[in-house]
Order: sequence, then C-alpha cells, then structure tokens
Amino acid sequence: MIFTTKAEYGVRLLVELGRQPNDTPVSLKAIAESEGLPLAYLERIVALLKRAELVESTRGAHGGYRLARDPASVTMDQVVVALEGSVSPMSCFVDDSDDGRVLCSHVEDGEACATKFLWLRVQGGVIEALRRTTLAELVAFSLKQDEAQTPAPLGSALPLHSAA
Amino acid sequence: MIFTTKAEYGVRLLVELGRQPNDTPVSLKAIAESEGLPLAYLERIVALLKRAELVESTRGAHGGYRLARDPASVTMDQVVVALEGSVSPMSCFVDDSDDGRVLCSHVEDGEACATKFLWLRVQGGVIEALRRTTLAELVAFSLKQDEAQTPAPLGSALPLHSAA
DNA sequence: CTTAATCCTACCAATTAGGTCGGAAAACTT
DNA sequence: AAGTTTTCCGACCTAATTGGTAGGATTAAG
Repeated sequence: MIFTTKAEYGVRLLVELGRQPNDTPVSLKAIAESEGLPLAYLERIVALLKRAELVESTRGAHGGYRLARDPASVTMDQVVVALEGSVSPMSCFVDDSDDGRVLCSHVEDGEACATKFLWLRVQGGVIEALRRTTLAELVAFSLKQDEAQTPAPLGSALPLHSAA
Repeated sequence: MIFTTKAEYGVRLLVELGRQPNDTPVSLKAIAESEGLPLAYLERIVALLKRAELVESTRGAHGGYRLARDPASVTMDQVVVALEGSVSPMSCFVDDSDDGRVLCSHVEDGEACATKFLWLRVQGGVIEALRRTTLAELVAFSLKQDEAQTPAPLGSALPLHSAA
C-alpha cells in the first residue's frame, strides 16, 4: 500500500467540505456519519489538515470545519504531504524539504545508487500526478457523481432517462 | 513508504546480475557481500524473481543466478509486480489483473468515489514511471557510476579531468 | 448551565516488515 | 563416495506501524 487511510480519509473529508455550498462549518460528527468513518480517528486526521492551514475550525455548538482556501488552489500534493508527512517511495528516502520531495540517505556525495535513480523517477511520477489534481476537481467529480444517481436534487430540469 | 525493501533489494540484485559481463551464474553469497545485504533474506527475494522468470538459477557448487532475459526488455513495472505483488496506492485497491493495475474494491458498479479518481491517477503515474525504466538503463547507470569513481578499470583510455 | 462541538494525549490490538534459523536437495570437486 | 557449495523451502521471531479507542479538557451557543 502506498498511502494510508490518513490520506484516504483526509481527502474524503476535504471533498466533503468542498461539497458544502455555503461556508458554514460542518461538524466532524456529520462527516463521520455521512462517510461512515470513525469520529475519533477523523479528529486526529483533521488536526493535520488544520496544522497545514487547509481547513479552519470554529469550536463550540454549531461549530465545525470549513475549507481555508479556494479548492481550485489546493493541489493534492499539498494535501498528501500534510497528511502523510512526505511522498517517499522508499525508506532510504529521508525527509528534507517541505514539498514532499525527499532525498536518498545512503547516497552521501556525488555517489548515487542505480536504484535511487529509479525511485526518484517514481517519486516524480507520484508527485506530478498529485500536483495536477486539485481539490476543486475532486469536488466537481463528486458532485457530478451523485447528480447522475439522484437525477433532480433540487431545482434541476430534464430528469430524463433515469430508468434502472 | 511506497515500496518495501523487497523492491529495493530485488532491484539491486538484478542490477548486480546485469553488471556481470558473461552469463556465468553469480552466487547470492557474493551479491549479499558486495551489496551488504542479509543472505537469508535475499534468498527469499530472489525466489520471487525466479517465479516471475526474471532470473534463472543453477544449483550446486559454482552455481548461482543469472538474468533470464535481455535487460533491455525488462521494465521496472514487471520487476516491482514480481516483488511486491502489485502497485496499489491504497488498501481499497484489490489485486485483479496481472500487470499491477488494480481496482478499487469499494466501488462496485458505475459508482465511483472521488478519491478513486485520485488514486487511479497516482497509480498511473507510478506505473508509467516504472514502465519507462528498463533494467538495462539501471545497469548502464550503475556501470557509468563506478567508472567515474575508478577512472581506469581495465583497458580504458583518457582518464582525464579526474581531479577531486 | 447544559449541550455541542473542537482539541489533546495516552493507550491498544492487529498487521506487516524485515529478518533469522534449520534443514533438505542438487550439483560440482576431490 | 564423501564433502562442499550452492539453491530451495518453510517455520519462526521481533519491532514498528497502522488504525483505532478512551477520556477528558476547552470553547462557544442557546
């Protein structure tokens, strides 16, 4: 497995927040129920997102979380770095910079192992895939998805071909 | 961590075999010593490579392993699939086909979670990076590497600008 | 002042990672 | 034939990580 459930749940949480039309805060309890995720665990995950300033919170009754930034400006590499700490394809890659790009530790100077060459490519592929996916894109995907299931959510016309 | 040491050691082992000029078999013991890896563990790893028909073995004294195929035709996605079983970015991805490309299990029909969309992209990025890297490329990289360190290995000319 | 929420820290069980051990079987050497 | 070198195979083992729970403190709304 590449990513843990922290990334999985964290992304789902962000998508859920992004689906909210207004920016009134949503409680974790509501998200936990709608997504079927354990509340206590979500609490720890959302703390990572908050530390990365991807979400904002308001405490107390009627409190909850909302997105701190425009979903279109939030790329998934930022999200994954916030949740998982880094994007390292191999344990010999050790945290260094702030963008999830890390260096191979058992390569000191100009020396380089051939495998480092490979893992760097893989890392690049992952980061590029993450970077070109925005939260807005995932939110749009999610909205289109249940629009296809529930034809007329509120004020939509033409609920045709909804057979089966 | 994306890949485990199985992938790391397995690739290093293959590179080591690829560096061998003739195709006389190399013993695991020799590789374990030159790479500083535990022999018993390497045995289990090379078994995976053999099962995938990436290496061949001869038993007994003066036996060992050699590459079963032209290094230029061996792409890293094949290697990683042989070693790790599959390339799944997320635990909800479940083994299916034979090329390391797997499907998300909690998406049954046409339904798709937004995160699946993301993990598929990541998986694609990884597989593409692996697929465009051949064993021959890594071997060449490795050979060039210690050529740079030890200027004149055998019959090489012009060991110039080797200062510092 | 009660309730609903975020926050925070410690604990915990199951799985996996990474590796060891002991020995069997095969092929070569003497 | 005996011994040595190797592959082969399966059980075992330890430490770390994952994925979670528990319990409470804090903050704000009604």
